[in-house]
Amino acid sequence: MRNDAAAVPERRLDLDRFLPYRLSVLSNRVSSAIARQYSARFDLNIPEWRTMAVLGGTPGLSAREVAARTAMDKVQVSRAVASLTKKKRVQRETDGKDARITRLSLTSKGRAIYDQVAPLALHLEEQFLSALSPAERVTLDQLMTKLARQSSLLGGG
Amino acid sequence: MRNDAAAVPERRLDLDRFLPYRLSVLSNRVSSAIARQYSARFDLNIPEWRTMAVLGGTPGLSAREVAARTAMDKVQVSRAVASLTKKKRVQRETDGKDARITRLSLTSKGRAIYDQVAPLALHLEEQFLSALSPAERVTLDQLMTKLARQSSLLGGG
DNA sequence: GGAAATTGGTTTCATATGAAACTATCTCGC
DNA sequence: GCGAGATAGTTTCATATGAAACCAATTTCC
Repeated sequence: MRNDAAAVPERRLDLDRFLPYRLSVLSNRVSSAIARQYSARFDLNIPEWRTMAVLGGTPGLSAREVAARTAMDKVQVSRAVASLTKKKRVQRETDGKDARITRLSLTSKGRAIYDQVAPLALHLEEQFLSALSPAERVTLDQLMTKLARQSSLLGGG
Repeated sequence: MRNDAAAVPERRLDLDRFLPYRLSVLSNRVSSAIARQYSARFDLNIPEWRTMAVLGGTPGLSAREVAARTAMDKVQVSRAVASLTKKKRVQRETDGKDARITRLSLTSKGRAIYDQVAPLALHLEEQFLSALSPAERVTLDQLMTKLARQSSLLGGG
């Protein structure tokens, strides 16, 4: 095979076909549709909600652990926790063994909100996914897992 | 069938399984990996690059049309165009028929940058997609199309 | 023709964001 | 022990962002 230009099919850049762009648009649409549901109603922004979401499932995490699980940076977590603490939705307790670490958990007030928002979020996710058959959902899950692994390989984020 | 709690399988909220969250993390990783490649090297932020990308493919668009095609809002486009104009990468020309509209296009300097960044972006996309087989790519395309349609139906963004 | 409403685009202002500097605590090597 | 890094978390500062107000040109409707 001759090594000329025709050997590599030149693909034109078309945003509508460009995966990073499509991902970004889809992600923003989904996130903002969901945020719109809970932000005003429950006075929650996205970092706050993510923090509550992980603490709802796993109380006693440190801020660093929350950051790791939510893919937020430590500044975002710090601010979310500060705000949630002020609103009495999250409580902090210094770790017994390491005074640098604060253990975080939902207060009963925070838990009450979590118990309202979590089903709402799941319901909205379900609405999005209703466009897909059960088999397609499984496939989507697999593809996203592969892409996520690839993206961390390539050092994104 | 009795209409009791067991009828609806209660799904717990687990961020790692929650589609909006996964989409957001994946999208951020991909976008920032790509942005890292061109931002410093070509002095371009994401809105600027998106603007150049559509103008490279379709010169003569108005700012409003750029906004529509890139899913950015008009403020973002206005700022990107202002910055790109100052750097002599984009030129503006008032529309002959409607003096509110400015027609935008890449300058030769802008074109030269576009011709470098576009292949780079496609190459990086290819690296992400290399995790998928050709058949999987087609499937991903179809699933994303369905989800995008669903998300606009549900009024996200 | 001209007032009212609409549209394209910019500016303002208040908030969100993240990199880097900082504080406090802990661990390691000696 | 104790000094030199590491680590958890906060604050600072400079920039990015978007809603709403704004300006200018155009279209609509009477």
